[in-house]
Amino acid sequence: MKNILIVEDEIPVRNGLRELLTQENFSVDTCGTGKACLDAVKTTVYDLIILDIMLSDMSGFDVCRTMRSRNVSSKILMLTARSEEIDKVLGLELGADDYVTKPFGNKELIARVRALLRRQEKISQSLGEVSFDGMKFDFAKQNALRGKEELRLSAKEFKLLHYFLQHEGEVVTREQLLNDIWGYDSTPTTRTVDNYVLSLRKKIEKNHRKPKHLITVHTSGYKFVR
Amino acid sequence: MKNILIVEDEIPVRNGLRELLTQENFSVDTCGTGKACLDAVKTTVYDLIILDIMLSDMSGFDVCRTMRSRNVSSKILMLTARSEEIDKVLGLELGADDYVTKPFGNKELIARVRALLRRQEKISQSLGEVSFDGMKFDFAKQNALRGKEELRLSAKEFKLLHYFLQHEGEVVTREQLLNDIWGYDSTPTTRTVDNYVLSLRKKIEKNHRKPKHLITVHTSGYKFVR
DNA sequence: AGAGAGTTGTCATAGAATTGTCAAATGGCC
DNA sequence: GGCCATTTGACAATTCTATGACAACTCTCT
Repeated sequence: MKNILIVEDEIPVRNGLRELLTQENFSVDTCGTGKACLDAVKTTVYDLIILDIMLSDMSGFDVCRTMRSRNVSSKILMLTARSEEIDKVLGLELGADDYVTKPFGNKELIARVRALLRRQEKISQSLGEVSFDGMKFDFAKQNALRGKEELRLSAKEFKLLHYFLQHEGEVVTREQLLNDIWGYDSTPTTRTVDNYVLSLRKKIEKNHRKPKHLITVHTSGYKFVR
Repeated sequence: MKNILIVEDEIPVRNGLRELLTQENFSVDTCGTGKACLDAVKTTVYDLIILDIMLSDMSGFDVCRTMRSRNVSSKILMLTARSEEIDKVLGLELGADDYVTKPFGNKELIARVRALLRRQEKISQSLGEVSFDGMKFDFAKQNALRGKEELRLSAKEFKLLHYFLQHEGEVVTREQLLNDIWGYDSTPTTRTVDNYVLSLRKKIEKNHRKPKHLITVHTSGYKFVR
């Protein structure tokens, strides 16, 4: 499910947006000040941030610029009170991805939100990124994040996870894994696979004794589900 | 000078745009049909294409999609007659970079054109000066500062750091480094790279035994993060 | 439901591979 | 020669990988 942060200091607008987006099945957080927003992005990775330009404590422009300078890569959609053209553009200049002028129609807002999220998806797909359950894996760059924290996976763990992701939902046998990841001429014992599955679980599962993603299929092998 | 192509079948609008953009010192070509546009991009590389959605022979959407599928990488700005919200978004979906709804103000159009071209520029521009973690590196002048003190880096150390910066966040293999920095015909041992990384670490890391920037990725190579 | 066989989970540990580090060798250049 | 950047190799330190022993779990059959 996509994660959205709404930054807006007018309570009615904020609640309206929350309701609207929740109905559309997004996971929504809200806050009312620029400072709160900057704090929020420290601990959570949002797919999209809806940012009002007029905030009580600081301008949305500054919030946007600050986030970008801190390498926050979430998509940013600016909300502007209808104003001069220049304002709009400034928003895009400093790293925002799109804007909507108030008052806006719900349909337009939703359409833009979806468009941004879809673009996001496309970009990360083409780069070989995968995310699920609050984690993000980049196989090209070989790095992995749970929220903001780095997950350290070894080369083989990356390979294993990659293999599972390519065979999402399928049951994968130990033989398959040995052949495709370890290579045909290697002779690791059966236990090896299990051990790697174990260590992967310890890293990507919240409770590795009750795996939600790396499921064992008795007498057959393992199966990965998001 | 930046090169712009205007694709618009209404003559008055086309001429208006041409005049406006020429005044702003852009080099402007125009055409009136989708087909003409697709031909034009075969022979000329434009920095930006301004594309009307309503054309007499084919829809601007299709023109846009076709160009993207042929890997035309020019920025594309769509012009839409004020219509349903959905239309706007569709434009971005198929590879356009921005859009303006008619009737538009000249100031807004110019601002958006400049914004797009500047974004373009940023992407292709290489790094001259970089600073992070209280240090500043000037690769053109080949000098480096930590605060007020000079950091003395050798030529190869500069090259190495530069390479890492250009590949920020990615894992870089030793082979890559040997090829790209030492050159294909050189035969330095693997240890060479490690030694250079070591000496770079001693200069740019606060504690070179616990590197924060030049991270080793076991079995793969190194990775630079700010 | 319970026993037994087979399968999987888990841990500790040894061995292999990779990387960090130092100090000395090389070679150009003023 | 003296200086410096560069390269090399030896060795230590670290990390990854594989393995086996045993516990825990599933399944089947009675």
